Amino acid sequence: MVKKPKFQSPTGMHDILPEEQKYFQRIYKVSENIANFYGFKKIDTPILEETELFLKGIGIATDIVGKQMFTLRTKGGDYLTLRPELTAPVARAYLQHGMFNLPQPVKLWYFGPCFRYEKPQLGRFRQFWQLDFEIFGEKSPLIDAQIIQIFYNILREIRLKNLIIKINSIGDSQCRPYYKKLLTSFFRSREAALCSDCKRRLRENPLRILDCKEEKCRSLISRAPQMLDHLCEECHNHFREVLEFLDEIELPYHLDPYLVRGLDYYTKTVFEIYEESETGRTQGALGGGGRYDGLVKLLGGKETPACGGAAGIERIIGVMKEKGMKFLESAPPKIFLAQLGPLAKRKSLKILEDFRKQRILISESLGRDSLKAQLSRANKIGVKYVLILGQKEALEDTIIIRDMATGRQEIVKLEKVVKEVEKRLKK
RNA sequence: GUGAGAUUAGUGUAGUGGUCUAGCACGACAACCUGUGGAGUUGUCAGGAGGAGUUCGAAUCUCCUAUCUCACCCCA
Repeated sequence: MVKKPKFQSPTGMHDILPEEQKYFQRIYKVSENIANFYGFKKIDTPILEETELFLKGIGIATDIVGKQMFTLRTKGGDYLTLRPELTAPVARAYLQHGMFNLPQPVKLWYFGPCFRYEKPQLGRFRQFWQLDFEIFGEKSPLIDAQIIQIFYNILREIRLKNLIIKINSIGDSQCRPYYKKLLTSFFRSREAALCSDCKRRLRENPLRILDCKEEKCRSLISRAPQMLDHLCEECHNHFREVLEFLDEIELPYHLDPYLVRGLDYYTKTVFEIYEESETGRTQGALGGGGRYDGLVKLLGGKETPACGGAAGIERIIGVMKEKGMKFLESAPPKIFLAQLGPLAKRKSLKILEDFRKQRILISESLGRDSLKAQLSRANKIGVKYVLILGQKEALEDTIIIRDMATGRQEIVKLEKVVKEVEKRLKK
């Protein structure tokens, strides 16, 4: 009678079990290749950052900062927070290590866990992995398009087919405050017609009203002023060029004038990528991002244009699983070493080493003494050949090579066994 | 944070107050065969999420807690 385990993983945080690893590895591999191709360098930052970094970077009024951060106080009295996203930490690293002195732009990519205190749901966890690409020090709209292209390519490479890119421009410090005022006064004069959620949004985050799905709000929204019509000249031109570049590389985007994002640092271009689900399950955006020309300065650096994006690994995996995508297991060993008796057992370790030096995968079950059990295990693994080293063979410095398919066995000199196996595997 | 539904061996499930000593399938381990695998047979392992209550009696009804799922909110 085994006791029920007392402990379980915390709410919304999961073990990534061996079966799950191949999904992570696949996404990692694809990302790594694409990162290398586009000249991105890998970076890792601490999981904890000063709380202040996120207050400043993401914005105090955002949901992420307002209610989703895991924050702790150190014995020294500092406030640290489990990072809820990667852009601010990477921007911090860019500054801290003087990367503004490197040839610009600086391109960095990241693969790691983030934390948000939320109610878990489909594709939403308290610990989740993000894939992140950032470019610092380049203001050209070409870069915006390239970031989008990179995420699109990664998802395509993972063989997601029905991708939709939503894109919008939310202006910059020149034009957005004015638009916000315009929008607020538009809705305020019509507040009575809004749903109760939107009445609240009107005070907290008027931009989000644009996202409301309520029927009565929708008709109002369609008559509301749009950011795109109120971009300053610079933002307008920038956005037009981004779209032209996207046309050029033939990415299927969808202009969404109501797309707004939950982090304050975004300026100009914002985008999200969705997968059109066949089963109607929706787990939110697979990825998203945009330009954040103000962030580096906000964190104490020089005026530094930048652009980037992130994708949610678990969400991508969710789609992969929904589509029933299977992977080839990494090639299982084709050789198994079975041993019988103390002398054979002692020689086994050395034999395993000989195979390792030749980079031949070999499996064993040294803990088992019965030959039958070992063969049964070998069979389960599906190896081609079993090397049988019994008492007699160990004494004579020979070993049996058994072909598992035919059952044929051959005795060879122990010192030749690696060569013999190599020969057979080549056939 | 609000609302709804769920939770039975490692996995997938059956069972709607007594017939439950909780059944089945996969699994793991072992024996038949103490130096030869796949099949078979047999055996073993392993479960009511946790706690309280109602009842003569609870896996089954009620409540609390936890977790999962769904919706809101928001986002990756």
